[in-house]
Amino acid sequence: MKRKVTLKQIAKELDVSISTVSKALSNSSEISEDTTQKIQAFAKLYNYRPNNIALSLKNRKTKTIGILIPEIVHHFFSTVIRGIERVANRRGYNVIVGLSNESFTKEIINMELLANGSIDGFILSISKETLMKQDYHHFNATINQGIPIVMFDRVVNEVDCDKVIVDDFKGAVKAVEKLVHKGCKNIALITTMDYVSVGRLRTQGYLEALEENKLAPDSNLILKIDDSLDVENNLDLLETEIAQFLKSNPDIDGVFAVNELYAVSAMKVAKKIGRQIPDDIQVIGFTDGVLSKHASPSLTTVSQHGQKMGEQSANLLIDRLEAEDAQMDQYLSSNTSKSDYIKMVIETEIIERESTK
Amino acid sequence: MKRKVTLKQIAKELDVSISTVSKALSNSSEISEDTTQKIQAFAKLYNYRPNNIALSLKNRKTKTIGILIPEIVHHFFSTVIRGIERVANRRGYNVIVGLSNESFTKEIINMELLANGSIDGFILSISKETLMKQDYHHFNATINQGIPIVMFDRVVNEVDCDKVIVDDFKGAVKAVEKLVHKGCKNIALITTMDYVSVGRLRTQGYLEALEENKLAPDSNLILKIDDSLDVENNLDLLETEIAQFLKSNPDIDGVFAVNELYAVSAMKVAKKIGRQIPDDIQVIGFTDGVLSKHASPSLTTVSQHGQKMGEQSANLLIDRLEAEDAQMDQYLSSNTSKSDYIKMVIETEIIERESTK
DNA sequence: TTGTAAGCGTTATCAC
DNA sequence: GTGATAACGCTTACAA
Repeated sequence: MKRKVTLKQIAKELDVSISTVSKALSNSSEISEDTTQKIQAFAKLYNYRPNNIALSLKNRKTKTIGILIPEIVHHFFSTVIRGIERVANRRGYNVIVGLSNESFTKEIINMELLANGSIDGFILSISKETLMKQDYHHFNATINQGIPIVMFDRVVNEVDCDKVIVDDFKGAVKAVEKLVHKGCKNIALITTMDYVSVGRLRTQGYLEALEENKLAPDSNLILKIDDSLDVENNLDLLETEIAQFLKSNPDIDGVFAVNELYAVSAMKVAKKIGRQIPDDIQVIGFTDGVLSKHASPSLTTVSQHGQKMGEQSANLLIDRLEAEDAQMDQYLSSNTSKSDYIKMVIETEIIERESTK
Repeated sequence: MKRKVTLKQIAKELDVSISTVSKALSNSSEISEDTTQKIQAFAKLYNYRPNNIALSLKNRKTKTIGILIPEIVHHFFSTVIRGIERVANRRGYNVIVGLSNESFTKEIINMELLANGSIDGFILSISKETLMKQDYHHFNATINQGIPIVMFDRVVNEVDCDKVIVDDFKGAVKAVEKLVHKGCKNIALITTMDYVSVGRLRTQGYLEALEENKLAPDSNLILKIDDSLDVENNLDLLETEIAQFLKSNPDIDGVFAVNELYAVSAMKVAKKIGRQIPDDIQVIGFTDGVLSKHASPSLTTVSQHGQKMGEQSANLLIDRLEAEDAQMDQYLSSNTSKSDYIKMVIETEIIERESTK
């Protein structure tokens, strides 16, 4: 077992100083052709690679991005990670992943852990519990420490930072309008509780679209799922709720659901109680994941472009990190151009499949 | 913007030495009650947290695990990550994720990058390209550097390390036997090309089960999907292949597929060409993911227990890391008990749903 | 052209 | 009880 070789060892072996080795390896013109060659050959032979940790300590930057998400077993979030990882890698960064598991406490713990030198910046999506508590001090504290944050999807006005979101409102409007144009008269909404901002926005979009099309909103046609009871993992419960909802509203001919699970479940339940899709009921979901593609009938959805969100988030963060560097160099961190944060909106688009006519 | 406070700053502020601060914060009995109190109060006030990077450098261990997987947008892999993250966190470790994207080169690059001090050990699943090339030098090199590896799911005999696998062979046998007992006479297999070990093992299990039940294997009933052409992302292609397969074998009354995508696609295609599930054809898939649960009819599967695999892998790795520490302490790394590597087999189980009678 | 030394933030050893 | 010093691995300004 041969441990990793260090500059020190090379220096000793070749009987030169550590700094000579360091310089030679970075092709410094200070060092003679001869010694440079000798050192580089030796380094290559022993497969020398600088130690990242030492570099991080020295440079006071780690070249790694902390991703903090509520849940990884979720098509949307893993798509985002993939996007982040792609541009991060391309731009010379690594990613370290923390999961909040939708818990406020775990979000904080993870954040503090990573903020203590492990990462240069965060890309995150807020946990449900945090949204419910509306306690965002940890984000602001982190930013105050000089660690930039980019929030995506589940964002919040109370924190001043770059944000990448999908136009939930407009996406919902588009979806409902699509249903209207396809002839639906009684369009139901299946959504989450209001504290999830994306759920709230999509609900608003739904209402807006109804109004614009002169359809009266009917609170009976809105089903709010309380998933604080982990209903997402309890299919029976979810399906029972939806079944009840559909049965007590037999005139529903269109369903807009704020995520694909609700949409797919609605289709399943509808079929079970004898309603044909898309003939009797047309369905559109939000978020384009595996389920939508493979459901039968396959589901028409508002695509959320997770990967794109990830890519944009990463670019935003890295741009900011590297801008900081540049500033440092120029003015020793003079306070030029602070807090002009960017809110980037990713356009949604409707992917038509078999669940609409 | 207040930067993170360091020992040095506290020392200066309180007019004591750095080492006094360090000791006081770790409740050393060397330091007087008084100063300890004063220092701890100050540290708390300024929210002092030791810098992880500095600790890593000093301790020559990072307390982080590198995860290297082929793809993150995959229910199975994200389940594994969740499992790893859970025990890692509980045991005081972080995880850093690298994606090989099924590419040999990216696997190597990622590995070298992380191996240079960023992580204490790896948990990984081999990329398809690597399996095809059968070039495993980078794994062995890493292990030789003293960085332990735990492989899961896609493992290989050529590398000596801890492994966590599912009993693919037995799982497949169970699945096919289930079909036999449910009355199937002509059981088809939809599998991958042979270089993917799990595909190969599941295929062997299929053959074994047929033989044990005195059913003659028929090469016409085996469909090998070549997904090197990214067929997984090209649904049409996949479905066309399966459709052709089912049509030219009208006597098929059972299908065993080595993953859930193939299984769900088979169901979809079967329904399209007018065959009822499970009445005409019964289907069982391998890997229990979202698709299986939400497909209609929902899919009977051989569960792969991704989360459990992740948990076991993490425990195995951390156990080894901490055993190393203990050894170091005792004998300064004497060569006691080398290479007694563990191969842990996770039992599969069949989850019966609607696609079987 | 090469080497010395300081510093990144810690902890541990040893001296006072 | 407190502090100086070295070390982890590296870079870089400054000496030689």
